[in-house]
Amino acid sequence: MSERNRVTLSDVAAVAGVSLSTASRALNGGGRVSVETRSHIAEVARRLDFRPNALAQSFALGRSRTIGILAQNSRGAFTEPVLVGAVAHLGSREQACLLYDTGFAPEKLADGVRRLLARRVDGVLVLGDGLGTQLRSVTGDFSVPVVYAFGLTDRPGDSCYVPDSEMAGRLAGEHLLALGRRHIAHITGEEGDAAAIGRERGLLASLAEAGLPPAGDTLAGDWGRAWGAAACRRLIDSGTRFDAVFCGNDQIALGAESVLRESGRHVPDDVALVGVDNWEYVISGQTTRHLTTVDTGLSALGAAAAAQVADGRDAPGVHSHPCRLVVGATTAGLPSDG
Amino acid sequence: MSERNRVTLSDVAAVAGVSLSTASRALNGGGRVSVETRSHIAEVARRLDFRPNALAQSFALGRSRTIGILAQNSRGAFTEPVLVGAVAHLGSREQACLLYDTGFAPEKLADGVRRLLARRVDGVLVLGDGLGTQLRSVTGDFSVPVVYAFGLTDRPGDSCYVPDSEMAGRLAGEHLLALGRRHIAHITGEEGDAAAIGRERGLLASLAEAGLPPAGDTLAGDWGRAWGAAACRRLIDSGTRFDAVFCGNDQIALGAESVLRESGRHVPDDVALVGVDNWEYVISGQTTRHLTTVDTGLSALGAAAAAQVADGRDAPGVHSHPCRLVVGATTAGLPSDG
DNA sequence: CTGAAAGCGCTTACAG
DNA sequence: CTGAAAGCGCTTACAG
Repeated sequence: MSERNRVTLSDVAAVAGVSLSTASRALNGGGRVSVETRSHIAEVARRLDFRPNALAQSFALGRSRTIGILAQNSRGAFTEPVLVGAVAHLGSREQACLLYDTGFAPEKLADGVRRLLARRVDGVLVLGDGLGTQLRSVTGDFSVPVVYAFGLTDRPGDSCYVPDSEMAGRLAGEHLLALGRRHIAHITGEEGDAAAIGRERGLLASLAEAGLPPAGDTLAGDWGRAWGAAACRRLIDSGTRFDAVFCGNDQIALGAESVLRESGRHVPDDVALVGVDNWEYVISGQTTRHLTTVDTGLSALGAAAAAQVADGRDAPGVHSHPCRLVVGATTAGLPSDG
Repeated sequence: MSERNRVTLSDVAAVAGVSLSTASRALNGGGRVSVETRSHIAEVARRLDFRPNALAQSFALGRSRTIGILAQNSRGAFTEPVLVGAVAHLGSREQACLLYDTGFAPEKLADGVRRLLARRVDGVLVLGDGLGTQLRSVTGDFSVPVVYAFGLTDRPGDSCYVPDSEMAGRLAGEHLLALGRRHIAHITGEEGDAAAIGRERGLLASLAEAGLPPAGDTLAGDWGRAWGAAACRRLIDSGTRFDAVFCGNDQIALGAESVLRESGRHVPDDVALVGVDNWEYVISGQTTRHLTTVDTGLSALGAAAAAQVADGRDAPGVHSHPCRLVVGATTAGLPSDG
């Protein structure tokens, strides 16, 4: 296992008593090589602990075994899990990754493209920062596959992976309905935000299928805890009857919860709460969750996008990545009463 | 900027009317080349948009421009920011990274080492999962630099980067003291956990310097919200007088807060709260923070460790990475009364 | 099925 | 200061 173990293919060939080209073919599976020769060479390679020099291979093949990642903002709270999911998947496929962060500066994009080109990357993953900002397509700049994660581009036909916002709203709605809730209110984040709109659509669709109207109008504000509290107060003051609130994210849900508690309402008995993002971290040995939430699956989304760069099994186009309900104390313990 | 733009060093040399070796030397700064020749070649290279083939360079120099990352658990909640910090820093230094996740399986470590060796990585970053588990040193397996992040090894002299737990406790204590709190209680996570111990030591040190005892004994349990609530209830029931609680992490703090509220105590007027981890995500446009917390700086820690692999400016040994107080509503708005 | 040879594009002693 | 040449270790047509 020592670093000094620089056994070369020539060494293997010499020991096996064959030519360099035969050794190469035998080990790479390609070309015609007799079974005996092949197994003999393989045996010698094993015995000598031969490990092909990846640098030489890359050079000869023109493949870097590296994927370039072009990020708008790699340090964003939501970008991180996408990035980690991608890096981890690529690692499992023996692909390194080279990150270039343009930091929302469009003029840096061209430079990033040039750098990745110079590094002869085998593919490019463009990391957006959500549905809010449209990505500029760089597909045409490369002859290798380009995939976009957590963002949509200005070019139809690009491979894009984004969270399924509508599914998020639908999962929350169906869960609350299954628990017997009939008066479901909705507090969300910024007005006009694409994710917020999708989630609302999903929620309303699930309610419509149950033949129910929402409890009051959707309250839109921002994505912070303070807004969640303010909106919940407004909801209470309005006299609207509600036994559940679907919140645009976990922060809003926590803000709403504190107000519900202060107003003497019990969570979840009087009012059930569902958030989005699954921001509660789980530490080993911990089993109980506080907030019921929808996990948008960003890490898996990053992995899926990475798989597409590396293997390209999916058809091109926009892929809505599924999300998942995570049940916690803010809805649990209530059997469905139909 | 097209991919087809395969201008080679030979092209540059030919157009400039010099030999390949002179062109190489001129562009790489090394060797004796007359000023005119050098600038002429540089000019030609620029005009032709020459970009050296990184694969050929790597092969010739034996340097992969890739750092191997050996992670115990790359998907851990705390490992992620460390990983992202490292990947982002490496990217800015034109270093790709190749992740190998051993997933707590020690027998996979040797395989990971072999793979990184075969890829001829220029350095290795070993990513631990906190102070709880000791890392096995692999420094001896490589001739390139090996650095450990978020964990300590079994070999003295290894370069390790870990969060400064004692500083975390001290920052929390000093902040609460500066706000005039004099009866500071402490609820922490698992008994015997290294981070918990360090934080307690820091808290007690700051109290001792102010000539104050802690309010009651440290309550240790687990790292979950439910424990935070239970411990706070116990604290109240014990009749201990307290006007502040330093909590082992943010989950515990949130659990404690809910109990304080239910018991009619105002946060922060009656009881101020400080957590650890800075788990509250901040979304664009959001300014108010709820929880005062200590950010353990894991992302910067990852970057520092990466910088050490790439440049090696620090002395070897254990580096305690500083943390940072983040003030939120659970302590804010209270002027110091001495 | 097997081997001799060229080639991937750069760096770097070594002569001149 | 400059150039001819070898070498990095592998892959892959091309002959035999």
